[in-house]
Amino acid sequence: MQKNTPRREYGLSRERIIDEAIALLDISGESGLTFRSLAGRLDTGAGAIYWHVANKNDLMVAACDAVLARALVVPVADNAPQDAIRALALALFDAIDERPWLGEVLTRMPLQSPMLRILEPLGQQVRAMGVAEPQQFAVASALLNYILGVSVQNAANAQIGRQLGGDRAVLLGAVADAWTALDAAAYPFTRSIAGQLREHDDRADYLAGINLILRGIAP
Amino acid sequence: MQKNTPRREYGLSRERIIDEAIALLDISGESGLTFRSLAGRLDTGAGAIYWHVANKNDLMVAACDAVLARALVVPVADNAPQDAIRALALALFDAIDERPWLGEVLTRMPLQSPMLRILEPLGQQVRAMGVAEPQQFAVASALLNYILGVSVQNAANAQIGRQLGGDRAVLLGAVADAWTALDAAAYPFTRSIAGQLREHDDRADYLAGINLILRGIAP
DNA sequence: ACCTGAACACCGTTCAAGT
DNA sequence: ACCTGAACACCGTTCAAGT
Repeated sequence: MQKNTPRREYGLSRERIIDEAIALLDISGESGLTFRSLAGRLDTGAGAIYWHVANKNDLMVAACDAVLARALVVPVADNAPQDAIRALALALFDAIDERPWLGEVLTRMPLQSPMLRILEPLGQQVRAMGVAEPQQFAVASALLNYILGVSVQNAANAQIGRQLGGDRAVLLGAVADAWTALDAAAYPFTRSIAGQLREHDDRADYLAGINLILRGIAP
Repeated sequence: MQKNTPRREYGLSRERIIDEAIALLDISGESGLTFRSLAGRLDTGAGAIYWHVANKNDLMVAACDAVLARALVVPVADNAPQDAIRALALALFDAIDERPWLGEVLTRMPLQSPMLRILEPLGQQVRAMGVAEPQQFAVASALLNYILGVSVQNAANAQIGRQLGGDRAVLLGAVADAWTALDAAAYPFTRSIAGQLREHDDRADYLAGINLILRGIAP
C-alpha cells in the first residue's frame, strides 16, 4: 500500500508544462496562453507553474525551442549546399505556416538558443558554399534575417486571416481591393501589383527570395 | 466674454493623442504606453481617448504611420535605382535604430498603410531597375522582408541592451561569450563566428545583405 | 459632441501557508 | 521539495452620467 499516492497520474514537470503550453498556443495563439488557462489544463494552481518555469518569457522560449527542435530535422544529406539551404528554409516556412505563434514569438527573441537552431545549420551551408571566413557572419545573418522577415509577415497575415474568418483567398482579395482603391498618384506601384497579390503563391515567392540571395552570394 | 472656455489650452484631438503616444513610446517603449499613462499626459480620463481612437491597435498603427511618414522622406533624386533603394533601406534602419518600438510594432502589422510607405517606393525602384512585370511583386517583397527581418532583430537586440544597462559592446560581448561556450560538436559554425559578432557593424552588415539581394536581381 | 471616472473582466507574478 | 490559492498591482475597454 503506497503512502504517497501522487495527486495526479503524472506530477508536474517542465516538459509537461511546455507540452501543454504548446497545445494551448496551437489552439488559440499567443493570447490564449495564460498562466490561468495553463494551470487549468494541468489541473493545478497558477502559482505552481513558477516552480518549474521562471516566467512567461522563459516559457515562450522553451516552447519555441521544443517546436523548432522537432521541425528542423532536415535530412541535410550531401547535396549542394544551396539545396540544403532551400530545404532548411522551407522547413521553417512550413513550421511557421502551421503554427503562426511561432513566427510572432521568434521575432522577439534575441540570438538565443532557438534562433541558433536556425543560424547554425544555415552557417554550415554558407561555409560549404565557399564564402570567405570574414564574410560568413554577414552572409548567414542576411539569410536568417530574410527568413525571419517572411516568417513575421506570414504570421501577421495568418493572424488577420483568423480574425476575418479563415479564408486566405478572401483575405488576399480584401487587401488587393484596398490596394486598388489607393490614390493613383501616390501609390502607382502598389496599385499595379494588386493583381499579383491576389494570385501569388507565398511559398513560391519566399523561395524566389532565397534564390535571389543565393545568386547574390555565388553569381 | 466667452461662454465656452475650453478646459485645456488645446482640446483633445487625434493628432495630439498620437503625438503624446509617440513621446511615451520613445521614453519607455511599447510597455510604457498605456491608456492610463497617456491620459495622464493628456490631462484627461482614460475613457476620453476612445472618442478619438478606436483601440490600442489603431493607436499603434497611427503612431507608426506618423513616424514613418517623417522618416522616409528620402531625396530619391534621379540616381541609379540601386542607390535609391540603399538610401531608403538605410533611412528605415536609422529610424528603427532610433525608435526600437517601431521595429517591434511594424512586424505585427499587415500590409496596411504604414507598410505601404515602405513597399511603394521600394517597388518603384524595382520597376526602375527593369525587373519584368510578373516578378515585380516577388522581388519587392523579398526586399521588404529582408528589411523587416533586420528591423526585428535590431529591435530585439535594443530591447535586451536596455535591460542589460545600455552598453551595446557589453551586450554583444555577453552573447559572443555564450556562443563560445556552446558545445563544439553541435555548434561549430556559431562558435567560429563569435569573434565576428563581437566586432561586427550592424549597419554595414545590413547594407551587405541589401547588396547581396541587389546583385541577385541584376547580376 | 465630447469628456469623466468608476467598473468590468482580465493579466503576470508573488508569497504565506500547507503537505 | 513541491504545491495551493488568495492577493497585488497592473492592463484594455465599456458605459452611465455629466457638460
